Amino acid sequence: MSKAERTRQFIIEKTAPIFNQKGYAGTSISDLTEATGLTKGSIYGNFSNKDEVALSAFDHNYGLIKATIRLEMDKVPDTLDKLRVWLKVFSEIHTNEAFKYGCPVLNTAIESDDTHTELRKKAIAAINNWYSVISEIIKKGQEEGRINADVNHAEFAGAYIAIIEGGVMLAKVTGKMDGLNAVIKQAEKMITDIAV
Amino acid sequence: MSKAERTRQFIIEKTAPIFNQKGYAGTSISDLTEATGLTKGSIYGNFSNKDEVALSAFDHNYGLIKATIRLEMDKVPDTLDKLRVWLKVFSEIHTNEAFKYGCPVLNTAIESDDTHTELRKKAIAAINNWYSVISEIIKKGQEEGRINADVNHAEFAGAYIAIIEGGVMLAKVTGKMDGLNAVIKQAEKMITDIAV
DNA sequence: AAAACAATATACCGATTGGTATAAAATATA
DNA sequence: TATATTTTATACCAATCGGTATATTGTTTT
Repeated sequence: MSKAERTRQFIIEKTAPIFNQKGYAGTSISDLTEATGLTKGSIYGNFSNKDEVALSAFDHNYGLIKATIRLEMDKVPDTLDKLRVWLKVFSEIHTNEAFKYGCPVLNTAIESDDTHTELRKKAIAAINNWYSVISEIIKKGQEEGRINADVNHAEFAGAYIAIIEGGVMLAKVTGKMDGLNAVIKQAEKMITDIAV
Repeated sequence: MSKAERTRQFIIEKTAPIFNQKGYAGTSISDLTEATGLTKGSIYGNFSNKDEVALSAFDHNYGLIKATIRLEMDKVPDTLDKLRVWLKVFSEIHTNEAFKYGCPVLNTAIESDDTHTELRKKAIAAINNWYSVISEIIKKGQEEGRINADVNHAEFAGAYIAIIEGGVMLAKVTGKMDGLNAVIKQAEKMITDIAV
């Protein structure tokens, strides 16, 4: 790892939380220099522009969550329990550092949908990946005879993702866990409802 | 209505969609002068600062949706159908002008939760109001014997609001209706599940 | 250690930011 | 219609915006 590669990584790690907190439009270059202790020259020596930092920051924020999900997913062998991993991880929203300023997928989706094509693409890709992971679990569950054969993967995934992200919004904006707890309860019911 | 009052209303109507599209941080004063055809002097003659325009714009955007919900709500006498009103209104997200740039409650909640106290308060108030409207419908349904007596109002409301707003996010960011349609189907099931 | 190279800091660029003072214009009152 | 008052346009403010050219520093390689 060269000096530049290390500095680039350092910048991403220090600024990624800021982009998640303030959003793309709300984050300035001076925010980045303050957070890193570096100067503009250093930032622009490692990134061509603000966009490139923001896109890298999203990848970093999303990567943190994806890694957390993967880790928990490998811990539970049961197919239905694998669906519950998201509920466990997102229920720790107020203590998990990766969610300190909310879910980066949700935040980026909301800000970028009518403004920033590249960020929007990354948000869509993250959601599509989420869809396919859920779909694969459902398929496996159906093969195992644990999940009803008539369950539509994509439909379940859409509703499941929606209710979780909606719960994150409620938890973040209110600062209370009531809404997200209700969401988790309902999502649990969604799982038992599709179980054989 | 004085000239100033008319101009103030004109500014709000013309700029409210922009705040919903670009967000608070992403909207500049020059965006406001361009959208209205007025000058800075006129904007600042009717509002003390950008914050005041933004807060008024939110009230306007939220008011449009609340009025739409109320209108549809009065059309259906049946208690369970009243719960379905949100599904009907939000399913028209890609044609209804009030949702052109997404749900203002969701957009404002996501942007403001870690940045703008006043906007955040307004988003919370809107959500609390939504909670209480749902709660009242559930209570009435329970009195009528149409809804199970053991249903927790707040829990249902939380899950219901979450899944709808999550569906809006999916619809807006992907530009497709698949996710929101899955949400509507699941939300319909939530209603039939609590019905006696 | 010297030379070659890569990385960072400084200083600057024009444009735009939110906001204000004041003068001109339009409206409301008499 | 004349006057008082409100409303809008012009011109300006310092500060900050994203970005760049260049000089200086730090790191490798020979």
